[in-house]
Amino acid sequence: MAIQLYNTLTRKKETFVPLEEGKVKMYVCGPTVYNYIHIGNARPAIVFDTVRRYLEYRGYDVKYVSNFTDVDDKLIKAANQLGEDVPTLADRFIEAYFADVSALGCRKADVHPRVMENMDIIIEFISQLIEKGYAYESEGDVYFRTRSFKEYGKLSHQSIDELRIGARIEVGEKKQDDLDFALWKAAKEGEIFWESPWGKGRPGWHIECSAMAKQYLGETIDIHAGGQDLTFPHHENEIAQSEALTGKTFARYWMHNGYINIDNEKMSKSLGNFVLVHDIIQKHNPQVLRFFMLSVHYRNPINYSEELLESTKAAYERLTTSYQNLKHRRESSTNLTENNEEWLNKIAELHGQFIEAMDDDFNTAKAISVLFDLSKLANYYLMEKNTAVEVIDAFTNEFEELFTVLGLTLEKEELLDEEIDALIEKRNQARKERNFQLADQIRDQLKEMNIILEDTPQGTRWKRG
RNA sequence: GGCAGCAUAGCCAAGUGGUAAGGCAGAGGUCUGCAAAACCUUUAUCCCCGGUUCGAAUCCGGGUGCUGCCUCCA
Repeated sequence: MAIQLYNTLTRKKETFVPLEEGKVKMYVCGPTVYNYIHIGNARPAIVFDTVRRYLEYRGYDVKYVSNFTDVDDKLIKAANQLGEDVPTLADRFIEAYFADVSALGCRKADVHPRVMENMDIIIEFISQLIEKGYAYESEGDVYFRTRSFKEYGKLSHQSIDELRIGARIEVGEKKQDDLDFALWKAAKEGEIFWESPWGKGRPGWHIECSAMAKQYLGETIDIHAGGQDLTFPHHENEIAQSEALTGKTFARYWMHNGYINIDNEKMSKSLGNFVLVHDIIQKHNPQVLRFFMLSVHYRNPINYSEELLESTKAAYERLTTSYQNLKHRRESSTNLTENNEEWLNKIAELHGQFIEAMDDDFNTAKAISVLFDLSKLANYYLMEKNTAVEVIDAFTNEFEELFTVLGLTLEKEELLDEEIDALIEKRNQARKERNFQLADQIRDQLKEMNIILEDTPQGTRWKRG
């Protein structure tokens, strides 16, 4: 069974077949680094990190590229307000981006190209578009001649004429046609600039991705991904630029993740309901946020609220508790082989269900439900009088493997310090003597130290509260 | 005006033709010295109307409500 994925270009689920066998070239549009990222930025980071992990898990060699937009209007504005220069500001928030996103379990891309560091290839790209007649210079700006690209609108499924009707596009006198978009913008007084054949200026927004994708992945890539809002105009424009230049398919599969709402409202600046990852992870386990994002299919909208995150936390802990309990039980397990096969088969069956779910357009919501089934099965096994190391290990390995695919971590067992150890020992002694008052007192004492005790037939186990 | 998407239990959320996964919350029970964890039981004719079909949450038509894109935006 092969991986199926939904392609925005065809509006259908398709069997994923990379251009080159066993290899995947993947480009994900990254953030504009003028602030800390909000949870709307976090969703594609998490979703496509998971896609990448899964592709690798299924044996593909994935080259993953994700850019930083580090020069644009928003950066210039923010830098002015803060009295900083643009590169300094960008550096600062790129660092913050890595901190946030790594807390959320996202691995670094193979390449994180920045606009500032790729100015030559961007200028070269624009020059070639002009040579080919797809772009023209006008008073220091350069525009793409949208109508010259016949297939314009194929991604967002809009015809040029429809776009015109609804267009509220600013009619710049510099443009030859309303639909043309900027490849290069002449610098205004005091703005950061680069030298170019058209004078001092900076790139337009869309050109960077075309140029850098080509530079780091080649003319045709397998998967191009980003938020749904990028479909038009950003990705549409990328296709126009790239395919006009090379005459080849730019990206074979387009993936777009759905939006995030906050308390059932659109997250927007005017509503002031921006939620920064930076702030959430002060209060909540970042893993819970990742789990939350993955508990909904990536193409569906997702609503964020504190309450939902709280209930997600309970759900997440159900899994980790189950895993910890398995670990605890291992010590008292034996080499018993009776019925082992039966349990191992059930685990294997769930494993298959997980793969099936992920193969189907990365259905992480369904995959997570398999994790709960695994947890249920494990808890059930733990009710057995005697347990086998082999089965316990099969369970814990399965947990670890599937969690890793989703980029989730299972906390490692920590060592208790001697003082706490002694208290647990003292309490068990008290329980033996049926001095429950003292036992409860010690349990309360440990609870204040954030240690929660659970008595089982196999001895007392503990966890952090 | 154009183009899309969504509507499943108190809440979140899978499921695209065969009589509704999973989680959270609630109720009752088992286990426990008491707890905790866990387990068991319990809570939905899938927005409305019509059609196709032996059979539809799932396909078709109509309606209602909500949302997004068409303008910087993940």
